[in-house]
Amino acid sequence: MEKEKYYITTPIYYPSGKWHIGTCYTTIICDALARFKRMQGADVFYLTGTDEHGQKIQKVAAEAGVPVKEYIDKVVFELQDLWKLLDISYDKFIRTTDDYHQKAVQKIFTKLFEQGDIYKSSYEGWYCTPCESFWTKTQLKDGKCPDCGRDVELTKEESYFFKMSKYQDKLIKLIEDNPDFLQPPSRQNEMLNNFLRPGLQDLCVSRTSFDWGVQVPFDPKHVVYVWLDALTNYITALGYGSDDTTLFDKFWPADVHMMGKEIVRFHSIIWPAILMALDLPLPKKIYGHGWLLFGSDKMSKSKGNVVDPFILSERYGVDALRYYLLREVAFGQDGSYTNESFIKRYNSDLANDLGNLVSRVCAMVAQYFGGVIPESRDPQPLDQELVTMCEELYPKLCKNIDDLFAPNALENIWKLIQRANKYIDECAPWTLAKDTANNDRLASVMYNLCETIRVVAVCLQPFLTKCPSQIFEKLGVTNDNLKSFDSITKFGNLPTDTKISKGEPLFARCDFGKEMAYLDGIVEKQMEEARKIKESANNSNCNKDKKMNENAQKTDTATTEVENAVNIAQIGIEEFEKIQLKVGKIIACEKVEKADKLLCSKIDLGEDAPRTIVSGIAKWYSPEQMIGKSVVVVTNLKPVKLRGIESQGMVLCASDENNNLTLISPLGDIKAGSEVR
RNA sequence: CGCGGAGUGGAGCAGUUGGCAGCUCGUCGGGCUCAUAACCCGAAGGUCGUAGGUUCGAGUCCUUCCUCCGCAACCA
Repeated sequence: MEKEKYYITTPIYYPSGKWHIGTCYTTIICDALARFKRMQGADVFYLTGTDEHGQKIQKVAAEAGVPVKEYIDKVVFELQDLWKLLDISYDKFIRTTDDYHQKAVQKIFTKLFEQGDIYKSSYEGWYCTPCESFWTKTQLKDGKCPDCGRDVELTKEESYFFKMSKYQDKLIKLIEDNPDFLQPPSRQNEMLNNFLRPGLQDLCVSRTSFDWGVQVPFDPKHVVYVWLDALTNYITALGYGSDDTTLFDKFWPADVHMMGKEIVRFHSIIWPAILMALDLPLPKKIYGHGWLLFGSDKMSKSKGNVVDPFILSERYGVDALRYYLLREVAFGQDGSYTNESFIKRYNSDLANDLGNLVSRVCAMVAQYFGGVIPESRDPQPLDQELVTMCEELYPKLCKNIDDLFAPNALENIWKLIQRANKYIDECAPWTLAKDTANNDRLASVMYNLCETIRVVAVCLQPFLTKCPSQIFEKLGVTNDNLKSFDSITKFGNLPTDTKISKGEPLFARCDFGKEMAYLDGIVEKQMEEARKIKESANNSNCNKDKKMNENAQKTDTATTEVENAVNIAQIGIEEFEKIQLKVGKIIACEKVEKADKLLCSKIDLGEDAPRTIVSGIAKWYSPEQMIGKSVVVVTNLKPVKLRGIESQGMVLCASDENNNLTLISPLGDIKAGSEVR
């Protein structure tokens, strides 16, 4: 009999910093799906891993003063520890620095080159020497490097290109004709309208500006750029391009590539194009889930509002964290994490509903039957609803999992738990126990409850990893057959005469106020630390760090973000004197068209004519509020064009870590043009 | 008119093919005492963002407008 196969992947994560709860989200979902499919008897291959190449990693390691591999190893081992802690049941962990992967990438590159899908050309761009970066014309800011603001040179770099354009029509057809391919559906239009229909550019797939990557075999000064290196992990992990392709033959194409929405583009456009070029089948489904927000804010290391999975799982247990992520977040869209909802979920669902159900049933079996599960001797019509719910649970879960929607699966399990609690009230075993004549009926009630709890435990196994086995232990279930989905299609497989053990509560209820104070305290502390780091960060290094840190959640395949806070250097008074500051009076102000953030002011600086200055403060000040205010202006800043308007200076403002912003103004009356020193 | 998402009882969300508006938490009232101050029942609370249209019937389909959130542009 041929077993169904199921190949599921997470993205490979980029080891540039600390791991947080967002990283866990995709991985836990995939884990639940993988476990469910395994229990269904499918032959499952669950892949995760890390994307370890690229200039950024090389740079971060250099800044830390550590050899690149050593730096990466540390971060990657941390991640593997995290997966161990969270009981992630991956079948393979691929690292793009693995030997077999690198070799396979070289083979793929060579093959595509030989068949003409990759060609050598030159990449004309503007090169910023200090940043060692190329920029396209549109990326430049006023003709300067968008990272550091310095001058750039028009340079030609030779590069290899992948003929993406060739596949454009096929890709459009793929998404239009296969609504299942890219999920949820909202992502389809996004891809079609933003990228596919406007036209695809050929993709630059090699670099010469750094060397931490897979070497192009026939042209050693090039390294393979991220796309071909990272995306191909999904096939090289199965042995594609190696001598042994057994796994590849068996498992490819993938059943699901799971990922955050920010990298859907790479997976739904570039990856299929590469596969088409390799003449390989395409993955069956690409699912771009939403992000986990902190309240309504993006989680961001620079704000310090990231949630540490180690802390949560240590204090409340792995099951609590897994449960929360799988249940609380509506999968396709952005979801929000709050300490409040975490504790509430824990208390009401895990402690009150499930934990307490198990406790009370165990206690009654102990009290009425000496701790031995009795035989059902007097079934009654009242039992039927509970029995039916037990028997119908598994088919419902199958549907939920096919929809890739874990929250509904857990909801269905909890409906049964709630029904069981209600059943206790309906039957009132404590009343039955008052008269020995009711003993047979009492036995039935207790048996039904125990069996229901077993059904719950069986169904929970893909989602939670600790508590199902604790429940089995309490019920004295040792036979693995009684832990399978097969054993719950029919009610009543739990053996009788087994001794149960009460043991510890599954989930101890916690003090809401106390725990809130604890968790909020941690967030407070993190934010405070983030603030300090930010204060000491080098602001003159323009807004590079800001942009990067804001993407704490974007740690996945084919992204290029990195952390690097640089300490601010001290300067002498002579440096400071190069900056000329003057008091200016705003005499006119209006919004800049087609720009949300910009105000354009005319400022009297005691000069012949007022200056025109553009400032990014429209979110905090209306033009009317600006007029008449005295402000501090940097007057010897080189003019630049912003949205087509030449700005001849800069209005000083103070801003805090939340980007709240306020103008700096002299306390007393002083005439326009007065120098600030 | 740059691209996209969202607006449903106090909060967070479901509502797949149009057919009496639901769930969880919270609030209020009641019940029970096996259990982790847990559990069970009941109640209050919504003109489903706005205005129009299609229809016997619209939260659901079409159009107008408003608000919020991402991305893009933009922060000298």
